[in-house]
Amino acid sequence: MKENIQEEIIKLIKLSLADLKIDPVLWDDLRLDSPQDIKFGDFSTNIAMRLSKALKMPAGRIALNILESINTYFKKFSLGDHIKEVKIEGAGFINFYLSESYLHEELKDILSRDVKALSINAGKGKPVLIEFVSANPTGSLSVAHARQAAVGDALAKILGFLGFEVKKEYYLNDEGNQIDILGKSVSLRMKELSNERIEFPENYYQGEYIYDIAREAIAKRIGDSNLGDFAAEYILGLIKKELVDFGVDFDHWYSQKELTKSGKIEKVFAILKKKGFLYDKEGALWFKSTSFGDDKDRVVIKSDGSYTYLAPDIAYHDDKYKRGFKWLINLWGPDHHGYISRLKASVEAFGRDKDSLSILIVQLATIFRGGKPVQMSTRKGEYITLREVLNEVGRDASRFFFMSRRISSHLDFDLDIAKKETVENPVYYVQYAYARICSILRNGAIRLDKNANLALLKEAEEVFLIKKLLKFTYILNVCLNTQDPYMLTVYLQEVAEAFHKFYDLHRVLTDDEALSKARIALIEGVRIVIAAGLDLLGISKPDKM
RNA sequence: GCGCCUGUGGCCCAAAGGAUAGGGCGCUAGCCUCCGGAGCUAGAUGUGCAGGUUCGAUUCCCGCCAGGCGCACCA
Repeated sequence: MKENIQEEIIKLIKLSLADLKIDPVLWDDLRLDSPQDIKFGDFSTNIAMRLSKALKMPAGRIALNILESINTYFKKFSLGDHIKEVKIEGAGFINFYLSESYLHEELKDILSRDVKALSINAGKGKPVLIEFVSANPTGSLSVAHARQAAVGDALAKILGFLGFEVKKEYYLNDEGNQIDILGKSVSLRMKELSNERIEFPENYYQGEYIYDIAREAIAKRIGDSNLGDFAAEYILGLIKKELVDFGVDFDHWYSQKELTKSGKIEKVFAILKKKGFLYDKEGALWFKSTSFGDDKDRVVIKSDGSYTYLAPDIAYHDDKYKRGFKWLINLWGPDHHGYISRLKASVEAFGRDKDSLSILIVQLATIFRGGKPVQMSTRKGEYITLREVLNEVGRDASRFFFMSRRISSHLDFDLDIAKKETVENPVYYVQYAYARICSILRNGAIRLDKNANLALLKEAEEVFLIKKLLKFTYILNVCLNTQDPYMLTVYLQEVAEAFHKFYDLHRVLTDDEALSKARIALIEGVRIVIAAGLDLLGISKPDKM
């Protein structure tokens, strides 16, 4: 794999800083920026300004020293082929301008090797486990799960593209209190269906779907003691179907029941006890999570002898590491945020780095109907399901929508507006650009020629578009560092916008065959990048709309 | 009470601590004898309040105000 231009530039700056004998601790977080306005170059660094205070020297002076040093390497590495110019601008920014020949070379590479030409191996094969959704099999998936599903799936794909070895897992809470209540709920509904008089407790599952399961259980003559498992399995079937229809597939479904059976929880407890992180108090067994910064210690075995939720979770996460994963990513709803410190504490209790477990809180998507928020209660079965969103808004629009804000931001989603304004949804803007390109490529008399003379692409909109395409890996890197795919949705809209503007000002198919070929090559490049971006987001790319 | 998240034009949102705070919707006026008008061009309105850190703050920190969500021997 050839070296990425960003890596080249960063290396160049680092060499220069080292030459100037500047203490490496001052620039160990050196990062390349992408200026908002391309008049400030294609890449930029603010390192001179940041060093100014520590070196007691004006930023402009430092920038000049760095630039001089860079220039010596310039000749040595013949970087002039890729970089046209390095300039000091503004308060001390060092701006890098890519050469046209480099842009053409890269575009050509995209045409001949597809989007692989843009991939970088940031992950270097590091095994990552991303766990998300993991909803209890006691009801349909809600919009909160839907958002986590969209984000988790896209993040997994992006990390995979960046060279990580990614597995997607769903933790299945298929035993315990909630499953018992589920079984009892079904049992009561069965009696009701046989015309028995019943009292249905408020904390039981109230949803209509319980009747469906009850009817099924009656037909199959399921005994009372198996009703919980039966119902959980029935609901799991629905969940799996919903996820498939949403375009999300998991590599592995991890059963808590099997975890309990395996004896792994006892083994983990034996180790923790030996390390002195477990103690008895008031008839319960406690985990000393305060040793690792938690507010208070946490119960793992209740006084009635049963496990709290934390117990299998400690074993589960230990097992994730034991299966060889070096980086664990969990996507949780905000209702679990208080749980972060105790789980991280358990990771540390085993002597592992707590930063190897990333817990991403995905904020809720609040559904509005007719301008009013829809009250949700899982117990009562009153909530908007993933299924309903899929039916009303569609897969592409909803996935794009769920990812189009930072995961840390709330999402207000008015179904009525979303339906009404479906045409104005940004996803269609991007897909429209894609379809438009396909249409031109389909209908044009001139064929795609990978050896087209790209030097003919001299118009400002053409150059801007090529530069936009080459930002693809930079954006994916941002997604990696922010652990959030939303920047990709922003980027795709920018690519689509750059294309639409180019298209409106310049004809692709002209009387000039050489120019037409160059422009066909350009829009094919755009097509490839949009296709790759939409694939990573799990959104379809229709060649007609 | 404690904790987490959020506050950007009439509305929805961008801006990895950078350069003149960008887009969309809506409103107004234009643009296909020509590759898809689901597009493009032009026009008005601005970072909740008050401090601090920084060469530089929409972004980080403290306080306040407003909204959302949590604070179990539930999961």
